[in-house]
Amino acid sequence: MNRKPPTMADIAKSLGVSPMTVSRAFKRDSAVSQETREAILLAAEELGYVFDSTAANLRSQKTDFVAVTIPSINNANFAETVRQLADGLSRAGLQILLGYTNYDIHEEERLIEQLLRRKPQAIVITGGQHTERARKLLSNASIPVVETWELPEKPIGHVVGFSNTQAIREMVDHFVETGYRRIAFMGGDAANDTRGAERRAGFVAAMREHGLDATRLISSGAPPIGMREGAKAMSELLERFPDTQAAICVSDLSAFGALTECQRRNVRVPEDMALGGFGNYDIGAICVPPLTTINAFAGDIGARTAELISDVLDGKFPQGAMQTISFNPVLIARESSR
Amino acid sequence: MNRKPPTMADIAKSLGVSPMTVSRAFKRDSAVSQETREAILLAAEELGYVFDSTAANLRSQKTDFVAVTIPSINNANFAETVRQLADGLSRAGLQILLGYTNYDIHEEERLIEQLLRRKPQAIVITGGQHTERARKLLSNASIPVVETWELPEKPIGHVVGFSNTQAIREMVDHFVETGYRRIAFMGGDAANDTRGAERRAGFVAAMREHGLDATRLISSGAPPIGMREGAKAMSELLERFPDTQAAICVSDLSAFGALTECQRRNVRVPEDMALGGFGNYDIGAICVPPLTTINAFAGDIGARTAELISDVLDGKFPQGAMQTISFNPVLIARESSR
DNA sequence: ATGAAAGCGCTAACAG
DNA sequence: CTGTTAGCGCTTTCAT
Repeated sequence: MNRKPPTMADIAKSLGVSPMTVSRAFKRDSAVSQETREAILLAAEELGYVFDSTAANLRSQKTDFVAVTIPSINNANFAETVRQLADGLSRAGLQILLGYTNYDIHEEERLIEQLLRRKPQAIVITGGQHTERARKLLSNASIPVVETWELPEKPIGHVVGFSNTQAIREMVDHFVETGYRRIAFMGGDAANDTRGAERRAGFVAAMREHGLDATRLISSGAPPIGMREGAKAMSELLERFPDTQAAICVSDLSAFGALTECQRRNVRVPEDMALGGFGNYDIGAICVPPLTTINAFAGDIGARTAELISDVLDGKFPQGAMQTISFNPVLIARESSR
Repeated sequence: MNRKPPTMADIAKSLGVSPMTVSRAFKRDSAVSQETREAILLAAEELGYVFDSTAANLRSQKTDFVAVTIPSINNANFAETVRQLADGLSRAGLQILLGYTNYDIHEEERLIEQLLRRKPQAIVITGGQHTERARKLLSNASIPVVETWELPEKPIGHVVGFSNTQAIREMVDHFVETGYRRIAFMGGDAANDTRGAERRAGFVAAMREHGLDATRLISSGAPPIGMREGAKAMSELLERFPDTQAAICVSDLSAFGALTECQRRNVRVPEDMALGGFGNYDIGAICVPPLTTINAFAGDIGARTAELISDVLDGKFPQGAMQTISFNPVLIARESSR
């Protein structure tokens, strides 16, 4: 009954051609006469033939995989990066092999090792903090490596990111210009949330430059930091620093959570408490009042990374010429801050 | 310089053992003496050896892939299903190969074909509506097929889902019991959003059973339906049917969007307008007021699917015995409805 | 516990 | 435009 699935050889036999011709018929541009190709594709469909990538991958010593690691799949920002990345790469005939690290660099190391076994053509990783062994694995892999969402000090290969520190500076500047002085920062306290930690560091540095008190820091614990953590942080902020005028949150999600806590306590936003978020999530644009935030270009990071990988694989850059593409985060001022 | 990457044969040569012994050393339980194994693993690390799955996959005629298709990666519900599925499968040594269909069954067909070329051990697809050719491809693949998130009338293989129709019935019953009569439904009008369409159909059927008017239907267009679409729908609802008492939305996201529109127009929720959502998203639990919703067990669908696949691959069911796992959606009554 | 031989299904390389 | 040969790096199978 359940015979072995047909191979190219079976198709070849049924039509009296060589397997090589069948192979060529499945490639786009290769030299096969139109009628032979059509006959082959028809026979394939009739036999229920399914092309075997595993064999093609082994023989040609290349796959059409691009490995991608993200901290969490449940995050609208990373999801948008992945979506655009997948769309861009599919145009180059490349498919994403996705894994998530759960914000843990040891998990990331395991994941990278596992992904490299699949022989991807390139690997995209989120962030710039990795274990030594992970760095070594990536360096030895002799495929393009792209670090994203940050600007690492010692990049492994290519970079498509932005400065999280600089982004928060812009927001602090905006808040100070708007007239706020007693400003808090919520989140970014977990060492494994490197982007959050940089945002917090950016806050502290910027506040000091303005000669302002940078000690109104509320902890949100380990990532992922969602709406609940934002609400909890606002709760703590109002108790510990009741005279705070504005709170900058590590992301729009926590800012929205903070907003709901204000609504529950009848704290008016922005009159009693101004809010700033990060990431330009949908929710920040639609909630009432809408959130002042930073557009970090999540989608563009994915799109540009896809372009970069296509170009590198096409040999458009000299061997070893690592590219760094840096976005300038843009402040989006909305009604949550005056 | 850039020598060819080392193979098992290289490791074998460097230690004076056979490649077969090296191969065995990389398997867990196989019969290799402790010291030989350690020597091999050490040599591998020193040589910078990376196991080549493509070769192993071809020779053993099996991969450790499970193919998964979801409509969109930017959806917290599907993301949660995928997360739990990935976690469960990784315990069985299986990795997810993810693709998204963008709510298009032709795109789904292309995707399924592409995924099957990778020779996955099983395939999980969202929904029960597929092209004829997709159904054929799946049937011919002779691997376990699991349809999720619905209860298809003619399943292709296994099913892990729930009745979208029944779920909305529960909500209509609740709203009617609470005293609402002039109830609207927003979304679910796009033919390619089968789950949404079933929810809308469930609304119409349930309303009629209660002898109530089921014509307050607002279109939200093609999926994905997010917060913006919810706000727009509420705007339209208030203009077309200003005396509406309650609106049931196709998801929590659109319900939240609707809520924001009410806030902008000073329509009190639930006093002037009650709201119901779907999916038990984080946002519905934390917004003010929190949303009455349906827990559709997004995470559990993933977890149970992982278990099912592990069991089927372990031969725990007789050949051809298709399993159907059905969840009972549970109403979560919150303050957005009285 | 270890080894030798063979081959998975495709395609690179070369020939015509 | 089409065919022949060989082999990608593993693991199955059988032997010791």
